[in-house]
Amino acid sequence: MYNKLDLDFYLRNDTIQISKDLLGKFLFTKSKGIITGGMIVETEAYTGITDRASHAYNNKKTTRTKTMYKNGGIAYIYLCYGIHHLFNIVTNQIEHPQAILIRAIEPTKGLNKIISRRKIKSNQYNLTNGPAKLTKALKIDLNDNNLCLINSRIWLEDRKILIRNSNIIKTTRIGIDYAGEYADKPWRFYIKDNPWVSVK
DNA sequence: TTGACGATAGTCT
DNA sequence: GACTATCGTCAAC
Repeated sequence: MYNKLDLDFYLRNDTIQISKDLLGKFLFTKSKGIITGGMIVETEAYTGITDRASHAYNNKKTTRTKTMYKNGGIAYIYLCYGIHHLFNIVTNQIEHPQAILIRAIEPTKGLNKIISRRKIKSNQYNLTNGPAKLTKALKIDLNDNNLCLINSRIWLEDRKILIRNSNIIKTTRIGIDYAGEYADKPWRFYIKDNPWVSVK
């Protein structure tokens, strides 16, 4: 039996560190008895009220962003461009609105189901190499917002895969040009040479 | 109540 | 490389 990540993993206050720790961990969802998922290979940290790229910048609190202010260990999902669902993991403790965007996974479980959801004919690298692609592949949508990652249909596991620090690439986040100097922060992390990482 | 907009992806040129 | 699909959210009216 593999170890499901517990609450303490998410409640830490160093979201940058958690973003790195998430590389090599496994994300799964269950739908109608079918489990799909894979290894996380790319993440982005959104570090709270001082981060101009974050929805919670300047302590902004709305019906959408209130999820981020909750205790860590839950899912923050929102709609992007009216079409795409993006999956984030809330970190830190209550009233510390930080989150990590999962940008890409390497699919390992339920591959046939993933392929059929993505309407792709063969097993290709573009199945889950983007934040909206992986939510479609794992059937994550707005209904999963606020879901607890300890005891719901979405969870993470530690399968004892160690990603060495030297194999973690740190670079700038994607699609946040509006964020001023925060657009230059190296808060995107991915596994070096992994073919499932999203393309710039 | 309205309108502008986005932490993207797929298609077309 | 450019174009656009498409809708929940949010701030302003």
